[in-house]
Amino acid sequence: MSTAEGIRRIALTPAARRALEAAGRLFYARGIHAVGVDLIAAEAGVTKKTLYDRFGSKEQIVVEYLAERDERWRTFLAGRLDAERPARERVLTVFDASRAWALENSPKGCSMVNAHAEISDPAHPAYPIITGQKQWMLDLFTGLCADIDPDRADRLGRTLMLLHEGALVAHGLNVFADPIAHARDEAGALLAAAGE
Amino acid sequence: MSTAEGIRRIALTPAARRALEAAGRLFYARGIHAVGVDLIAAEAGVTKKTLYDRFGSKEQIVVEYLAERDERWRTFLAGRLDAERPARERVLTVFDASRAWALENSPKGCSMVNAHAEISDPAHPAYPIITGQKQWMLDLFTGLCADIDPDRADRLGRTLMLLHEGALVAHGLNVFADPIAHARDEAGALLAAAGE
DNA sequence: CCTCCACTATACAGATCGGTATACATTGGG
DNA sequence: CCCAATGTATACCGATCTGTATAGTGGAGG
Repeated sequence: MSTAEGIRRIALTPAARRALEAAGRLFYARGIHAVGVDLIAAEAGVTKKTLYDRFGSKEQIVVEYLAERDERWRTFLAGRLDAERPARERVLTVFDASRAWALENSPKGCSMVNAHAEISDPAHPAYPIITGQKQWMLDLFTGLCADIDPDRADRLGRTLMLLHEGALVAHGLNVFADPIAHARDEAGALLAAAGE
Repeated sequence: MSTAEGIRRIALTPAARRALEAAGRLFYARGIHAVGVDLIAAEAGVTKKTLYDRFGSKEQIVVEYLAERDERWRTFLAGRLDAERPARERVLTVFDASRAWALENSPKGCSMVNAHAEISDPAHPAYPIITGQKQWMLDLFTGLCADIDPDRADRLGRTLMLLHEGALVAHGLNVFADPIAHARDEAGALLAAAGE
């Protein structure tokens, strides 16, 4: 349900939680390779010994960072998606949730996309988290569209996916004002014309 | 016209050209911070002395990498955009060009977006190249839409921008097959309904 | 009391980072 | 013919990288 793979297995002690919080903040803001473990330790008020006792390697910290962010986003979205509402409305809710999430968590765009810029190797343990989230979002859109216009669900779902991803990028690069709201409106127009 | 700022000023001697080619290939594939100058020098068959004689710093190599890639893309696109054709068709040509470019140059998505994941500081000399290209693309789409439906040019241009950016991301992350062709078709459908 | 556990503190290893210095070879143009 | 530009080769700098080793502290539970 939540994170596709059973990747998270580390018990987060208080110090480990602080470290993961600091690592996530730094990774997102500066990039993964630009942040060293010494900086993470210092920023979290934790020694490197503790870091390596809890996580074992920097790579594992990266994995935990992405897995937690993925899980948080899915939980955040699930908490706003009311299964009772019609599918058309739920699609708009996805964009609304994305907008709210981006405003307070993602000034620099999607963390998965940004991580993918630095982690190209498909054998990297964090890779399935990245592609998994995108696949999950596509399936979500397509599934909602199946309730609106079953014949065009695949096509509609993919278009919503592109609008959504494009909006996240445009948001991160400040291409124009409030692109996620714009994407929401376009999604609404698209769905208004569908399923009639 | 070509690159917005007058950033490029280095005369590219043969060794410098080889170095820039290697640097670009490595930066794109592995990420900017993950590639050291020693590796660039070795891969290009050039000494570090030559690198620093030509470029002065790693940062400048990064700037040249992005400036050249930006310039190449604009030239590539300009060579395919026939000013004689109607605007609707030219929009589709942009997507066709983007698809062809991505297939042979960008298996990992947009190099500007990927660079932005590692260069967050707006004061970085490469920053205006990144945002400049996105702004240029938005203006291009909006300008074309002004010839189709002047009243909705801004809105249409932004939507095309989102579809295009989303397609590049989806292409880089392999979310589904041939997303840029899908975006092209959706752009066509969008414009068919406009300006009537 | 005693053991386990999470944690701190510090020092260090080996490699790599961006960048510089010295010395020498090759080349083309005035 | 000389000179400047371009290049190679190699050694080095201090800083930082991931990761490890040693030693010790404080609290919770049986």
